[in-house]
Amino acid sequence: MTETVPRPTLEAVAARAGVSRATVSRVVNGADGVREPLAERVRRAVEELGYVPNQAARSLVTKRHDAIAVVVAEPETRVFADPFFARQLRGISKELTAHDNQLVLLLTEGRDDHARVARYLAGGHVDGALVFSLHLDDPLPELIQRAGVPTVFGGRPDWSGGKNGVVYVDSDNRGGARDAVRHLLGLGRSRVAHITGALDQTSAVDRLDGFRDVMVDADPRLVVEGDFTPAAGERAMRELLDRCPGLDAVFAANDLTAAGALRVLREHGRRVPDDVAVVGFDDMLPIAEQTDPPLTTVRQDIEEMGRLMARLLLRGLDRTADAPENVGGTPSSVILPTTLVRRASA
Amino acid sequence: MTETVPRPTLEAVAARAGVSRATVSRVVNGADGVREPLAERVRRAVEELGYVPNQAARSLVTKRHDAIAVVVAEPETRVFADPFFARQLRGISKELTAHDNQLVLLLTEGRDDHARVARYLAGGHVDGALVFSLHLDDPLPELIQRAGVPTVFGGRPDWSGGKNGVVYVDSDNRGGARDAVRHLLGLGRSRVAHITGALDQTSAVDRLDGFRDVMVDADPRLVVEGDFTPAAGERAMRELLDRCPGLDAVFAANDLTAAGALRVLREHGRRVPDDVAVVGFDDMLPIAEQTDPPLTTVRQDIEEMGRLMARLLLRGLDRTADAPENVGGTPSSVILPTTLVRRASA
DNA sequence: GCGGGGAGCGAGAGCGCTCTCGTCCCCCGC
DNA sequence: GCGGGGGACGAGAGCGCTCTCGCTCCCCGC
Repeated sequence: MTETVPRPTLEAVAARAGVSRATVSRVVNGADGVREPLAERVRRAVEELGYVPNQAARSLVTKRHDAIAVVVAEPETRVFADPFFARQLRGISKELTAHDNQLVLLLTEGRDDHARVARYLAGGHVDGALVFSLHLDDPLPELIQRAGVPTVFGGRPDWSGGKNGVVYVDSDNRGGARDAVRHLLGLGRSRVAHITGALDQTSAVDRLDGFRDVMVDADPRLVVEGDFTPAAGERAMRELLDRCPGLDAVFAANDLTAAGALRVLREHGRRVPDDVAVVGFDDMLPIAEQTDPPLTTVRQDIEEMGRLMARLLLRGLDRTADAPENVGGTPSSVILPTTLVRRASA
Repeated sequence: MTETVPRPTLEAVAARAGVSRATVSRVVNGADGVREPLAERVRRAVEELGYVPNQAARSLVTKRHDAIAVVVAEPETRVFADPFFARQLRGISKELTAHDNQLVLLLTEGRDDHARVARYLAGGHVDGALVFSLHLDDPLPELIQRAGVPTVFGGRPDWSGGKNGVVYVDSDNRGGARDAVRHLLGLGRSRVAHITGALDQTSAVDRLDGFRDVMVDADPRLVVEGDFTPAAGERAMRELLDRCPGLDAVFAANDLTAAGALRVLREHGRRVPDDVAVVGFDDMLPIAEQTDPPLTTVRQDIEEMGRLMARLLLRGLDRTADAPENVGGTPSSVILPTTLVRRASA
């Protein structure tokens, strides 16, 4: 492919501008203590030579990398079934870019990768990590925590209550679920069922808890376990119709599940929302809009979630002296609000 | 957050093992010329101290980074509407990981980002780049090409024919489209319509070309321009039904478009596939399976595409001496085959 | 038994940067 | 007018690694 041209060094710029390396360094890094005419001469030399600092040399001495790792554990699971991941990444990317940090993406698959990632993070190649781990029993968060890398988690890790110093950003799954169920009740429904997500993920557990918060003494048969897939939605819906033919509303743990449920309801001749109202979760597009009828669902601001994670992390590394809000102190976890999006299904 | 512990250096390992830095370096980098007992002693020292090489120091001298940039231009467009992006990334990630390369993700948005990305790539922070740019008029590929970074493109860049040395990986959009249309003809359909994708993308152009390859003298009114969205699918389908009520088949440029078309067909009381057969493109899950009826479509192996891009790039950097196939020589572009997935819609 | 050729290992330079000091000069105050 | 203080700049060390080069020692051949 292409030959690499030897790139100009600080030395070269210094020579051209007729100053010392130190001065060039000062100008390049925006430090003060260089008088304007000189600084200008340096800037011109930089421009003329097309000088770009060598990041490797720089980190060698500063021990900073201006790079953040984004660790996504077991992508096959849920992350890859929808554009969540991409949106979150976008939020993260925006925030990192704004503070001149690079995004190093680490996707893991299986246990050997855990070790690899842990080694990488412990290796001090990045200044911090944003970690998405969905499963309760995932050893990765522990490993990372132990690696001593500043970390912010995406979604509540299961042990977040116990350990101290764990910072995470999550949607208000529980509150969102409550809103969904209350909405159904507000529609005059009383026999509200719930199809859960994969209960080895905190988001599913929290949504179930939210459901129970409102439906305090619901018939336990109205809750069926799913796993966030359309297939599970179908199976669960069949089971529900079988067990409780009189149900008049369903709160599904996510939109995919809701889509499956919708199909079974139609198959059984139940009209939505007339006979059975359905609410999903995620507002996953284009699915939520494309179901028949379009899905009423709980939206979370995914991109903001990513952005916030990055911001919290950078703040912890005090990279964001410019951010006036919330300066100082160790950042703490954030729960983002959700909003109910009303479409036709409920 | 956490304090960084001073990590052991080569020097420390050398001291502990009672050898010189050079020897440790040799062992760590798997070079030969160190006798077994000594090598073993070094390995033990490495183990005991938990030594991890400082990548910055290493790249400073080797001028290698073992890092590849993945540039995704204008993610809002199509990439984020579906899980494509994630799958491609997964393929890329797997391949890079297998060769111990890091993945630096650069998402761009708007023109200023172009400059930023170009500067970054020109800055020699990475050894190569994988670039996804979907629009015909995107200046980014040019900029990158000029930055002198070895690059492999995802999807055929519009000017790929002209320029020499441009390497890309793409699906056989044209061939896939031909297969789709032939399948419809094989079903006994004769009035086959096509809803195109956004024609500022080569994939859409190629699919249209494939359609025309087979439907050589189709009524021009049977082709309506879309933009890969469900909304466009609906609009286009209405227009088609209006212009050519007698049509008996539709080839949509992608599954989203097909989903829109499906809805309009149902709305107009046309049975699918009895009255009108429909074929999509992408096999985008879960959409393709969730439509009513489930969509017959053209599948492309997205993950393989990513993996291949990475492999081509690494090969160009000769990082993959171990790959027996296709050794030596500049890599050239690859077109991946597609497969027709038969479901209920055609 | 002796010379020559490796192979195995160590010494040292240097990658391109930052940052601490030290030097110089300018400007101020008395 | 002179001393002192401070700001502007330069000199130099050193970050942790790789890699070339040279020394040593061992083994082989005649």
